[in-house]
Amino acid sequence: MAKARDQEERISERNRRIILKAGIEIFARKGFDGTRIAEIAEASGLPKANVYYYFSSKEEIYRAIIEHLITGWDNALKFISPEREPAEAFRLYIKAKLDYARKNGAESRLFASEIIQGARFLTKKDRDHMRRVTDRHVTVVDGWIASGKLLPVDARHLFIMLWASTQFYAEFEPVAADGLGKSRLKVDDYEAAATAISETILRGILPAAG
Amino acid sequence: MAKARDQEERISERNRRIILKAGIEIFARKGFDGTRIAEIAEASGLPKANVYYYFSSKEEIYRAIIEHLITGWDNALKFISPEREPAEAFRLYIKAKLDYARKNGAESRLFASEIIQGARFLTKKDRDHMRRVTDRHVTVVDGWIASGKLLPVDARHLFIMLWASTQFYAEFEPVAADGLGKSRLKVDDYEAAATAISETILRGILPAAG
DNA sequence: ACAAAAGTTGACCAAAGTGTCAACTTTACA
DNA sequence: TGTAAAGTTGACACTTTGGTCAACTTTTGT
Repeated sequence: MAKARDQEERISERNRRIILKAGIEIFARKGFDGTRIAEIAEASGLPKANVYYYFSSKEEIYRAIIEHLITGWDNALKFISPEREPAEAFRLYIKAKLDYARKNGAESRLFASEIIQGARFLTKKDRDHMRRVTDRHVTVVDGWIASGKLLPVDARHLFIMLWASTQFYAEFEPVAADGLGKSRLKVDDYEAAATAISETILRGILPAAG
Repeated sequence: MAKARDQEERISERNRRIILKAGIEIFARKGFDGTRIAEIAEASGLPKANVYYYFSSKEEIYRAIIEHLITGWDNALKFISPEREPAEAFRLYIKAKLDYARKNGAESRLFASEIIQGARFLTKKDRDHMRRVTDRHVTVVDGWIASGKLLPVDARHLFIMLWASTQFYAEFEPVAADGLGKSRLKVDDYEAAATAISETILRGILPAAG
């Protein structure tokens, strides 16, 4: 029965997962200070005191969520690789970023709010990691520029353009929906976004006849 | 002395202005729920109870700030005009957006936070206004496309790209600074951003030899 | 079957924060 | 100069919220 037990999620793992999932939704909507532990408890189907059995404080729940988001922060960057042609690399990157934004709206908004308000829960280690990852991929892009595969463009500003354009749809959904004349964004809105962003930015950075 | 009095700002106007200015800085950093009236009072140099003399509630201060921000929301769009050539229009637009972002960082972050958390303080009227203004400028861009002055691009997604790319620097300053390998963004970072965004996006949307 | 460990929970407490108010001071006006 | 209006403010009331705890129940392991 030990094997069955190992396969079944333990009570503590299940409850921690439920609490974090509820926390993501509510912190995304209401921010750290606007969120009540009682709300997280209610959404988790647990008594409030029980939440404190699994997490020592509200801040610990929030930090656990932030660390979880950081681990996946650079997933899409794997496409920016010297083994690929830049056109394909950027298309895949833009698509992956938009897919993440569409599928993880609450996470996107939570992380965005955290940054906008000063990134007070990001540690120096987090930021150093993000900086190193960025530097590594800037180097790949600079290599493409040096070999003539890309027009001369500031790679750092290019990445900012790409991050901003792709994250906007999930983060600023009310304005994105209004801007697109829609009440709510759907899969084809994200696909149209991938097309518009890819075509516009790729034409802007690839040599002619690219 | 009536004339002198008219010229001098009345006590109530001065205090309301000071309270709103303090409110912008603190709401931007801490969000609506994370901000304490006592903090706004202290930053204003007024006793807390006095803040309630001028504004009936914390929410009234916040709403007044949001309405103020809405009135200037579309200032930069004036450059998107049929009287201009698209290349010039977009360059001016991008520059104006970046200038606003650089000079009004706190306002940008406050407004961004508001949208990300669901735009709960924006009224239907506000959103209808923003939608109408956007529609009008989408029509101008569609006209340029129809006349061959622009490549076929979805104007709505193009505006989203432009908004996202230009606002990012002020809104996500910690990540923008890290991405640029800087500790803090300066005027020349914004100028480099204007160059990168203009060159990349304009090459992406203007017919060849543009 | 029993004991230990893990999990649950209603009630509670201390601190924080919004907002109020009566009494006062300052300004404006006739 | 005197009065009315505007502005100021320390103390307070009330509500909310993060977090605690003792006592209980359930699960796990021997």
